[in-house]
Amino acid sequence: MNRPEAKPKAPSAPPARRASSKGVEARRRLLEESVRLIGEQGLAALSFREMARRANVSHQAPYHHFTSREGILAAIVLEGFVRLDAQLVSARARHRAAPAGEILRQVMTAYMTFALENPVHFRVMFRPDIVSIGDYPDTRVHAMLAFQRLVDAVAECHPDADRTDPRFLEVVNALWAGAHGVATLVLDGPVQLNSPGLAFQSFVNTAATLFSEAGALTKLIP
Amino acid sequence: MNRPEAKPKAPSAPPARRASSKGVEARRRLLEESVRLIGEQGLAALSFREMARRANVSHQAPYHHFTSREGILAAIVLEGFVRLDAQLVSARARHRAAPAGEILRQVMTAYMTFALENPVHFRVMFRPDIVSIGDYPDTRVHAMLAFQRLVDAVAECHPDADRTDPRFLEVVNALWAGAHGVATLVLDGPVQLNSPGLAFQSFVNTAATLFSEAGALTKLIP
DNA sequence: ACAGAATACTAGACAACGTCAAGTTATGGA
DNA sequence: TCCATAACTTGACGTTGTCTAGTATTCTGT
Repeated sequence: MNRPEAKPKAPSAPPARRASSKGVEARRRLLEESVRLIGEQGLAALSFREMARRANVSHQAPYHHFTSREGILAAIVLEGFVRLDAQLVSARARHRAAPAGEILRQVMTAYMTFALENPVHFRVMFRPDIVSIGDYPDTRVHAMLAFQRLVDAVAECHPDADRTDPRFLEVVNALWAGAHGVATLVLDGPVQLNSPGLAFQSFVNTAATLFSEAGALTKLIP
Repeated sequence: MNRPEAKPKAPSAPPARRASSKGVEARRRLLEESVRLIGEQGLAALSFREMARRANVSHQAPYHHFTSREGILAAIVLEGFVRLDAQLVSARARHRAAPAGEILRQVMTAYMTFALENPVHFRVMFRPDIVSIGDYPDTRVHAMLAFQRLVDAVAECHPDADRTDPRFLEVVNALWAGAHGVATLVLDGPVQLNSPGLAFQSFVNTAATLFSEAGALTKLIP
């Protein structure tokens, strides 16, 4: 299909004139439509031409708003990280008075909940073969911001810990992996195959408790 | 590209006559070539026609060995679960004399190691939008077998636990998620973006220790 | 050893896709 | 009002997955 391997170097070139109101409207509609399309038929079904058909425009109209097929996926990824960060922040704000361990638990729960509520975004966010975050600076910023929320939560459990200690980072990453693994497995893994009667909400609670306790009580952090 | 949504109902129809030796040779070569291709250029680059070109056959030759593009991915998935199961079994066998907690640790480490050593297989194994395991009975069997290895390891830590208790299953799934999350993040996540100096081997050890201890000491299992 | 049948492969066609190129219309700031 | 530019259309090209139809190769029973 003639998809050149050369990266389009991010669509950061700002238009000399601001986009017209009609333009941003169309762009928003196209984005929504593509998320819905992926949700209904899977990632492989996302096609520029199908999007255009659904939006009742020519097959090249989307090409104007997004530099390429990767461009629209990158837009979804950015939206995803912005939403994720917002949910992590709000989860922590809601439990500001709670004990440190409980905050960690709530942040991890928020991560998993985000994934379950935004499956399309979540899946695309972690597919570097489709859209590599490194190529989109603002996306990268929001990804690192979200990660920082988890670092903060762990730091609250271990006020004396040295944030620059490699072991500290390892524990944070391990906890991230725990929440991420639950989300990934529930979304894409054969969980219900192996464990037919599993209730997802209860599962998320159990996992959050297990991981956050391990994180709070770990002796790996000096 | 005319990829119909209708599933080809698995390639389980056994040929009336056994495949010729030349045939299985070609099939094996095509499989290897496709794994290499994915490894080099990513999943999107896997094309029937490119495979054929590399194998110096017509563009329809691969189509004979694999019912469709999904068919070849399904073959990779099957191979992946067979290998994974073998590694889990061997990890446990190697530490049969070890205390129960250590066995759990080793099994989880084996899971993560498998993913890092077989990144192409691992990625395809958990992409139901590309190949849904449920449609391929023998693949399903091997997937459940591999999962059972983890169940056994957890059960060894809690000899009195009731395997049919939902909480037991939840803990097993949570531990699976932990190992799975580490593998997924290291392979596809922006880990090195957020944590530049992270040493993977050390990270895997830390995660395995953290999770297996949590699994061994959890009070969630009655 | 040899005939028949299934396997293994080739060749050509088709629709759909992503993208390039060039042209046309609509919009908003001066 | 003017006009630069955003917003969109039309047409074309090469590549892809898959269907159909045909040819060649290999195995197996007698």
